[in-house]
Amino acid sequence: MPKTITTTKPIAGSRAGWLIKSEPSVFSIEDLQRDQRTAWEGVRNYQARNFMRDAMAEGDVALFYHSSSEPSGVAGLARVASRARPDPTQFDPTSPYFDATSSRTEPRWQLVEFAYLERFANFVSLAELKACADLEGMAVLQKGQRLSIQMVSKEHLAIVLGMGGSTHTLT
DNA sequence: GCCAACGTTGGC
DNA sequence: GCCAACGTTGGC
Repeated sequence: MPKTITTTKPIAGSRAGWLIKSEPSVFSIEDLQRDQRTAWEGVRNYQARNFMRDAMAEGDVALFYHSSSEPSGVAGLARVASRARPDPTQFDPTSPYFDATSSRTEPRWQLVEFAYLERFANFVSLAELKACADLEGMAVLQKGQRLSIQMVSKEHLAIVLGMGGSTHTLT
């Protein structure tokens, strides 16, 4: 029997989940499988931060996308495992994510934790995503789209789970 | 390695 | 408030 995911209520009738990008040379789905859980450090984009802070809910699922990779594509599935909280790396002068303009009293950057759900049986390449007519409009397929955290509609999520041979199904 | 697209910064 | 310059992302 497939495991079942209950997603939280959609925002504006469209959100069912997320897509999170990571360069696998930095942190891959295999790394998440090994660690089981990770703090998503280093997001330094306001829109992505706002998604984490305002719209993500614990239990939401996220497609784990390998970017700048050969091939790039969706490698697996993760789950939002915490609420948003200040990203400690913004205060760490030795971190590549250090932000001297952020203060501890008014932290600028947030993170959430993600938990491992699965590595897809079938890696879904960007080329396959592009070739799927039913995924038209998906954010990751838009030209010039660089946002590292994106909303994914329930319809698109279900299609990608199918393409990946996911053991999870949406309710 | 190239470069288009994008977000941010800062001069004015 | 405008916009040129810059740094970064990420596909190719």
